Amino acid sequence: MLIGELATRAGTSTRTLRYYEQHGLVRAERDANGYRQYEDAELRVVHEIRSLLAAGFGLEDIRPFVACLRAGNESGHVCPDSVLVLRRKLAEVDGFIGQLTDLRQQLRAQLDEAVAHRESPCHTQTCQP
Amino acid sequence: MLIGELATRAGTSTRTLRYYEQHGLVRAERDANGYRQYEDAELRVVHEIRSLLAAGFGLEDIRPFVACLRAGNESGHVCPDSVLVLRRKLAEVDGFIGQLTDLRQQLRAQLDEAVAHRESPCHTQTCQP
DNA sequence: GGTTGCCTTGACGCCGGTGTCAATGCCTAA
DNA sequence: TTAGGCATTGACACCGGCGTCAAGGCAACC
Repeated sequence: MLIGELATRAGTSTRTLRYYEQHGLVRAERDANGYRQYEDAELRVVHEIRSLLAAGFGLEDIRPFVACLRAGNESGHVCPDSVLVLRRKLAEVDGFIGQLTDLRQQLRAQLDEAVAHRESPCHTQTCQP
Repeated sequence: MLIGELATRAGTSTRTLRYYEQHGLVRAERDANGYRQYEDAELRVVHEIRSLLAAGFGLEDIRPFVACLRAGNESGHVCPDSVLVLRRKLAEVDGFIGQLTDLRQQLRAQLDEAVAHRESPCHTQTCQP
């Protein structure tokens, strides 16, 4: 399978596949031409990469999942290194959700404040009741 | 007040202040030197910018808040344009929290799956009970 | 042999806020 | 006069996952 076909089948671009290869995530043999020749199994790998990227992982984080797949597992998530990454990401996401929740509170408070201010009869001068 | 002093007082860098000016957020007169000369009120503006940036707003979003401050309001949040931005940001944050919550679910599920897989007695072969 | 289409490597662009370096000018104190 | 500290503008670097263009080689069909 040449790079164009893999790109089409994986729903991505040749540029992207070369980028993954450059970062050691996807493997290719070379024809006498110099053309990349892909095993069918690489399609699975590319799909794994795409879904993990879509989930917010970075390429570095994805490395162990690919290794896990190559080791013959039916899923890339079951290996110890993958689980470590999953745990770490879960913690990150939790932290992020916490931050955003706090931020949400602040935004609500500021909005309410602004609305209250607008309804106040003395918003053009200092209020001294 | 010269740029160095304002930077120190605002807890940021001269580079940053010039960047804000370049984007029309901070104002400065010029000495005969060419040196920037800042009003005291700009300190307030810079603080507003910094806190909004820290909250995740972009410079474009911050513009109306600064305008609101310059219009003489005691807070940058009370003007209609600012409120629009606040509402939009609140919606964005809500959406983001939703996405992250979904992602969290997926991560948990995958972790649980991986753990279950590890505890399974047949993780090196196909299970056919 | 010419056209079309796929392949190759290399390199710049983007986004956004800032660090950092360069080359140069102004001000002040010793 | 000179040193050193602050000012100026301009421009590159970063991060990360690509898009996109350039310049060229290879394959296959007319």
